[in-house]
Amino acid sequence: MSDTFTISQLAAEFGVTPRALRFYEDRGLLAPARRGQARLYSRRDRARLALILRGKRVGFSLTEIAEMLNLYDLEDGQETQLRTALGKFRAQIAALEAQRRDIEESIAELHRACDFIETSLSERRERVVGRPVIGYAVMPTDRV
Amino acid sequence: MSDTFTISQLAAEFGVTPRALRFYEDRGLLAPARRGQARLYSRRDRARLALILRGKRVGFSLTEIAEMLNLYDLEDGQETQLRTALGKFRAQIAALEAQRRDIEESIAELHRACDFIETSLSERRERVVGRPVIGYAVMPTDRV
DNA sequence: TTGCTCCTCACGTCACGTGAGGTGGC
DNA sequence: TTGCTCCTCACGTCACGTGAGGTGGC
Repeated sequence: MSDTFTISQLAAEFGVTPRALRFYEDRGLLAPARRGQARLYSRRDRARLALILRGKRVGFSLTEIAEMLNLYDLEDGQETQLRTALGKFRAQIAALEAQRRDIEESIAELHRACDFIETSLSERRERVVGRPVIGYAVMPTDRV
Repeated sequence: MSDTFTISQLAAEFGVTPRALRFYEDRGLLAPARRGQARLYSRRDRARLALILRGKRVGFSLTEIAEMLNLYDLEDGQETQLRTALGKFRAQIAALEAQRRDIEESIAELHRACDFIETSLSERRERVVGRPVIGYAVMPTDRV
């Protein structure tokens, strides 16, 4: 169990690309040591990366994640930090629930569209075989 | 009820910016007539815009919407077009349902994090007033 | 010397937002 | 002439992907 990691080791372990790690560094979320030009990640960098990816999974932007990581770095008034995090998490839950409602509306709209198309298709078939459309249940028929 | 619209009229009616309409044109989704430099939108353009926005609402990319609009433009073999649309709609429903599952997992993860923070906060309070932590239910106390 | 991994630009993606700077017609 | 709306670039946003071209160390 080594104490330092190369960029590709960490990337592979967390299932992301090295480019992503460089990008997080560019955005100030990571600051690995260097050996010459090459990046050398510590266990602490690794732990931060895990937090970054958890934050992303639950829908926070990198900017929001950076703020929270910096809060943790202060390591003082824990209570305030915990309360701040709690507030952000609850707000994010509300945002995700709103997103879920939008998605559910989209699903419903698509279901209605599918129903409409299916009805149109069966009505076309009815007409093809010369039967009236209204008042008849849709029955499977031969392909037109 | 006029038969042509300016870019800002249409944008206002559909609650988007003129920039968005220019962007849709750039991507080949709209092709309004011109009076000099200015764009003149017809009722047909307006109907296409409505379809574009419906497509966006249910999560299709502009590229996918463009494909479907071009299908409709062909106006021949209706049956094939309907079947194609039906397939895309069903695939989109599946994609949205997957997205919804991801969101639900994120919400669950955030709820667990909130619970953890709340427990930490109340444990801190317990310690402050000198009581043991384990085995006690969390009770509201005075602010620390 | 050959590979291998690493590096730094820097452009591309997606759907626009946002100025900058300019024009036509009432 | 003053406003108003319209126009065309073109850069910025977000989180990277994807080359291009080059370097260090085994």
